[in-house]
Amino acid sequence: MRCYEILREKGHRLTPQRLLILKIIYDTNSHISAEEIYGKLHTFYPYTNISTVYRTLELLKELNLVTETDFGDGRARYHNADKGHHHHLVCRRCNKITDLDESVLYPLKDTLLHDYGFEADLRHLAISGECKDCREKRG
Amino acid sequence: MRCYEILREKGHRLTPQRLLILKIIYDTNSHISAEEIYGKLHTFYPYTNISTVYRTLELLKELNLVTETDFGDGRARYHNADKGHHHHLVCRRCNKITDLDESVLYPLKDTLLHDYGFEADLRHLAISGECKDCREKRG
DNA sequence: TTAAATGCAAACGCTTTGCAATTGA
DNA sequence: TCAATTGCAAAGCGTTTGCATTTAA
Repeated sequence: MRCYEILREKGHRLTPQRLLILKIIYDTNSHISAEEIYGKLHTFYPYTNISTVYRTLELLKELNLVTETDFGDGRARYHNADKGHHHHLVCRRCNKITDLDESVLYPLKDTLLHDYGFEADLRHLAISGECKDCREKRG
Repeated sequence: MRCYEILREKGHRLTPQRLLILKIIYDTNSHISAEEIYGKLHTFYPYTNISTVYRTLELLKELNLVTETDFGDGRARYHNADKGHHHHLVCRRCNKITDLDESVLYPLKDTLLHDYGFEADLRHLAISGECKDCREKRG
């Protein structure tokens, strides 16, 4: 939990709002949207505003304390960066999200670097498709 | 150019707006946004509206005449589906988009299917990262 | 003739912003 | 003390929708 020190080291203030937003993100194992964070935050501590949530998330992203993932539904989701990177298989039928280990993407990352000179940032990848259950249901 | 027939076969009408939207997409080699389509369309044929563009794109997607790609900038881009699927490396520094051949992703697709039972739809993938030029510039 | 498609205007959902008031260091 | 941060309200953006009018077939 070095997050408070990281904030201060970079000259930022540790406000109650920021403290609670950090807590909520660190307590959440899955990905959480700005509105969901605001919901939890506001329940516990009403002296707060959704724009503060967005501003805090922006800051935490810059400090690499949270990561942002785009699941393609027009809403960003956030995640504690400490918990390591993982990826997501998003089922287009049932919307189930399956976590995918980073290592599955290493071969692709290598190919892109060697063949294209492209350093891929695969921390926030969401791959759309159809999951096992839905495939089996449909025969 | 079977697109007109495909429209009609499925019981849809070929309106001037749809005709021109199709033409614009088929004339565009890169990806194009709804607003850009509307811009070109409106210049040539002012009797038109952005909501028609969106409704037409929705229809063309259903008919698999265009594909939609999310480049992560909060705006969908469209592309003639006939020109084959390709993927994109989006540089986070210079925003340059490099096309990537489908075959590069076959190994990943196989792994996902065999290990996770997940049928990945990799038609519209955009991978973020840093391109060769930007990496070299920064040493 | 008539269901399908359009134009318009208004709303949508998520996110950002300007500004005055508050507050952490 | 005072710059950083907040709350508020309003705007921004891309996109969608309800409804009366027009139109392709």
